[in-house]
Amino acid sequence: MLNITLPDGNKLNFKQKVTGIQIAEKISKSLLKEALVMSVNGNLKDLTYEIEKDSSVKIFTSKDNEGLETIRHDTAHILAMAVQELFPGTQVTIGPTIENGFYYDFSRKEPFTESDLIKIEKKMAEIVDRDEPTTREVWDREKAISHFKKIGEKYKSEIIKDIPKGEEVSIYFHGKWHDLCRGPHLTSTGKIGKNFKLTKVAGAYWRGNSNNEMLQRIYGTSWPSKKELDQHLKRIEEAEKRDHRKLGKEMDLFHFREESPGAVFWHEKGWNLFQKLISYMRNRQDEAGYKEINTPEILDKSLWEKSGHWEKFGVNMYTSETPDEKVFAIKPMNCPGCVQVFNQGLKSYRDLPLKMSEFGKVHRYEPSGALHGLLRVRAFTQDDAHIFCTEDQITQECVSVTNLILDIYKDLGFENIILKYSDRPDQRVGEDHIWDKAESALLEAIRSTKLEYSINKGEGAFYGPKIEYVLKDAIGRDWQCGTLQVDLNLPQRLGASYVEKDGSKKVPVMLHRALFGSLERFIGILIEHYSGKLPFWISPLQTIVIPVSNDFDGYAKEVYNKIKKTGITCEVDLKNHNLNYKIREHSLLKIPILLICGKKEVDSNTVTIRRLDSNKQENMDLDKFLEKFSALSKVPSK
RNA sequence: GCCCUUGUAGCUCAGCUGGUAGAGCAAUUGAUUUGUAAUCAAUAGGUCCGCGGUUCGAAUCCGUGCGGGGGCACCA
Repeated sequence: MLNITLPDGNKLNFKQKVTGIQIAEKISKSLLKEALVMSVNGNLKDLTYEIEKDSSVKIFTSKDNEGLETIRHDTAHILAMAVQELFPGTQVTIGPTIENGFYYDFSRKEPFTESDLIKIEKKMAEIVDRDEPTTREVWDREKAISHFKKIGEKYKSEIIKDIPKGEEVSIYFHGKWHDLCRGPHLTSTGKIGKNFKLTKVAGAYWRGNSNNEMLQRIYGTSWPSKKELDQHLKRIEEAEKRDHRKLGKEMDLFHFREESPGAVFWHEKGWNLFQKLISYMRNRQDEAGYKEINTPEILDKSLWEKSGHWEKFGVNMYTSETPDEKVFAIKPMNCPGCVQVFNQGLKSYRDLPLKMSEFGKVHRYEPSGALHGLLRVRAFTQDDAHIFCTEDQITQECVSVTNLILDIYKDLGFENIILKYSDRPDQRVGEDHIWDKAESALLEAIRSTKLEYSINKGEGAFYGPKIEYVLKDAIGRDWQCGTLQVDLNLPQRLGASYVEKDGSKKVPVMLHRALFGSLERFIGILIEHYSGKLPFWISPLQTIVIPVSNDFDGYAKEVYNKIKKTGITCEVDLKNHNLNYKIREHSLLKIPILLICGKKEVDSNTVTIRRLDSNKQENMDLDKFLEKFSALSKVPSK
């Protein structure tokens, strides 16, 4: 007798060993049809796995994550199968599932092209139609290694060597084709269905190491139904529509050009947005007791040597040589400059905590392949600040930085924040009792928020632990923006000190913090979060006055002039186009408020408001509009 | 940096196997005077990314450089 316990607590009895298929069959016909894989005492197994002892079993369908992942994993196998049928001599390596899909890495001299993908997809469909049964065999390790070597699959034999000693070496067969794999898999190639699509080819290093050979990676996605596949493709399309590079061009915010890859040419409107963010931040930091400073962009190499940047990050630094052959470095970070401001003049414990903020433009020579619109650039402006404090003040300062960050994110429409905490790495500077203090200060700051947080053990900087503030955007993507780091190293290196109560000199603790991180990057995120439809107060061009016809140009100009005086950004559109045309044009450019002026408005000294994405019309006295909207256009402050 | 891919008018793109460029939108001009998402017409607009090569002839083929895109690696 064999007892199988189901997730609902019910037990099934079998006379002898039993497979998942038999269990599913006994539960219901429909489950038999939908069953994909199962777990036996918590371990995922093929449905054909024979259970010999009393066990608890759960059967998964495509509605379960386990089922969906198995579909994707099988699709990856079938991809590899199709590739080897079409392109003999191609070596297979690994093919895991990833978010929304899978990939498979191949080694082959000739590159795969986009048209190959279509061929491969067809072949995959063929394999699905062949509905070849999947079987699993356990091989002797040495046999497996020599087998894969013999058939020219050197990567597979390498993988086997790395399988931990106690583990089985399992080989999966789909018909005649076979692959080393941990499994589990579906019972036959027909089970995956045809709701898959190969999406792209890309290079990828063997084992993720840039010293290794570069393989060819084929990405794909696979779903239980056509509907879900289509929905997924639709989501990708929607995400492309909010791409800040596309919107930035359309909305005339900025552009990039060859002369300075990775550096932004800000246009009038983009710069207006940039300045609004800065002015907002100035208000908030002023209220929070920060003093704004500014330090040179170019500093003598010797400072960077002293700070340690030259040694550690020199490869990413731009340098500049003067006609008299002095070497200066263009700052990749603001901290050394800020410490020098601290160092100027004598500081007392009474001056602490001293919070110095700086909108500092930094340059980092990022690898060319890393550049990506505003999100990864070589020249950017940090909303940086350095807080010099005593050890006892760390906690209080960390809490207040965290509160400020969360508050600012909220003002900008991000309510969903995750925190990441990284503590001491093995290689570090500073005494352990200060690390203790720094770490508990950061943890206390985190706990005070009651937000979700993750701990990255040993991931802190060599000079101190850190918090990273990650926000989720409108379509659920994570963006790491703010950061708070305790620095137990730099003040000492650069000789910072303050006079203690007892007259002795002491090295202050320094906190580095950035709220948005990079203004450029944050603007990119903002654009994507809002699909370009920025909130009124931050929108670079807030209103456009549109006369219904040329007859009302005079009134429209009058309205425009009055609006301009309030500080609302405004244009008047006197072009020879009809009203519909102008509404369409400015709506596409995401102008939040259009003001229509015709006979009715002239007669009553009003304007008609048309808000973006709404065709409701709201008529308002001009004076009332000016009062109401100039208040709304002010940057928020506490 | 590495792999693949790509670079044509202000923008979006067409231009098959080599015969010195084309559309829509935008711009300009004119007509129209419009009440809530594209009025009509005419005109003008191009070192086909740079450099080199093959060829009688190159936007097209080859090499190389630079830039963009998708990944990988990187991200203090």
